[in-house]
Amino acid sequence: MGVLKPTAKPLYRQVKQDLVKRVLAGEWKPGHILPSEFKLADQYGLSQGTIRKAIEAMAQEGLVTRQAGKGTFVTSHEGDYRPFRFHQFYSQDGKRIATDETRTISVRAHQADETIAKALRIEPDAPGTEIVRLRLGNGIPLLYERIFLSEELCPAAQAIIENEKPVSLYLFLERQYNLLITRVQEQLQARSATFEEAKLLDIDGGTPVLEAERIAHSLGGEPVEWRVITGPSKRTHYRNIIG
Amino acid sequence: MGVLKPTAKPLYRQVKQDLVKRVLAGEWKPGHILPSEFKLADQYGLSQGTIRKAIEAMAQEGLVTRQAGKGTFVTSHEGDYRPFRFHQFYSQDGKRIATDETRTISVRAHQADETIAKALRIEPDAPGTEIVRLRLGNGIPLLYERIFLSEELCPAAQAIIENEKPVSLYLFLERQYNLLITRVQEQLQARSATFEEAKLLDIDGGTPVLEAERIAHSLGGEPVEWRVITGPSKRTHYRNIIG
DNA sequence: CAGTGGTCTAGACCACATC
DNA sequence: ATGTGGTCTAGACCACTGA
Repeated sequence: MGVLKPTAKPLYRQVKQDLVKRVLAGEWKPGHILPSEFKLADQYGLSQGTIRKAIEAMAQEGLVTRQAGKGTFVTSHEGDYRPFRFHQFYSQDGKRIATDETRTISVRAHQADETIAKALRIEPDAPGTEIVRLRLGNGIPLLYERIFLSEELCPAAQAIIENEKPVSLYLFLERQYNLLITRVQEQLQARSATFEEAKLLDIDGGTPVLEAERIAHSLGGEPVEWRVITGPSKRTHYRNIIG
Repeated sequence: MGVLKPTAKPLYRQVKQDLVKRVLAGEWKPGHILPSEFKLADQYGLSQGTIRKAIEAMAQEGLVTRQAGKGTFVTSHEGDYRPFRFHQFYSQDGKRIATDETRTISVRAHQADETIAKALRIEPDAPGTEIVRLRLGNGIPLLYERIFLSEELCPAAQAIIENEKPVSLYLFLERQYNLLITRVQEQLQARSATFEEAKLLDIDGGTPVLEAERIAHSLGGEPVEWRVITGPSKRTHYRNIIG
């Protein structure tokens, strides 16, 4: 069906690229099932093994999830699918910081500053929505989050968020804008708490905090969300495994 | 050759497991070539495709490196193979902190404290070697490192390190003890600089620093090295990509 | 029961390395 | 010229799912 160049690059990569494009176009929405390997093999005029390699590569990257006996599904933040995939912050007792205890401080229209504009590849002063919230554990504030979403990619986010108060932001982006977050990039540093952070986190001004500046990318590789997360020393830490 | 249970678990996983064991046993040392897929297929009495899947899984985990037309090689820190695999620290200008500018402060016999003992699964007060060193960039101290190696896994490390002054510690572990580091686990937090750190990093006492506590594991999954890395705020940061 | 993904085989051609 | 890994095909059997 799709015209594939015979010698350009491996067929399974071309198939993978095309399937990703079709997922992005919304042909199969998150949580929905893809055609079987044999049906896709018919569509592309290739053998089932080649299709399998393409799908396995997508599964590897987390774009789809495979279940023997059932089928291949577009990954969704819906349901219980890897809810903590991007959460590397832990409270000092070694538990992952849960998302259920969240207190939203403010949701307001805001313009991108230079840092945000560069991160999201938009114009400085471009309009958007800023969300400030706290993550708590047993009533104690553990993390301070400041989030920016551009008006261009997430129109009317402010109104919708204020209205619906979504629990999971990434689930909200997926449902509302068909933006599936598949990759986040974080840059961490230590610094002293700002006045606002100190007040909200109930710590002394100047206390060392761990700051993570995050850029979240959608399935298409587009930067969608800018976020800064700060956690006070002695109450939170960050874990990472390499290799 | 090797007796494989027919219905236990996928053959390619059994083959992978056995090949890993053989690499660990030193049958092929880091940097050396493995037999070709066809030769291994003969050895195991399986088809080349099954061997390929086993080797691809190992390559995925970084245990071996494949080169078309040449062969499959046991991963080594030797040569130019991914030298910065475990280095997530960057200087503030966005450059990765190089390993070439290193100043060793001290190498001495030391006993494991409770933290180290727990991390390396050894007895408290077990003997070992402690290394303290600085990473510099253009002469400016960027990172402070304190490293512990147990005497059990790395006998006589102190004498050898003082004598040979190895550039790369992981390369040293590989050459001296056949311990190939393939996985590191880091736990980050912000805190104030200690007196010693402040002095060596040339910062004011109490300045916020980013601390990474690292446990490095060998190919066999054994914890080998305990290390704490600290970098001063504004001079260094840490990068991480998830997904 | 039929359909799915998971595994395994056996063969083929290619581009690239080495000699 | 030969051997290597990289790709692709076509067929097979299995375990699991769901109607």
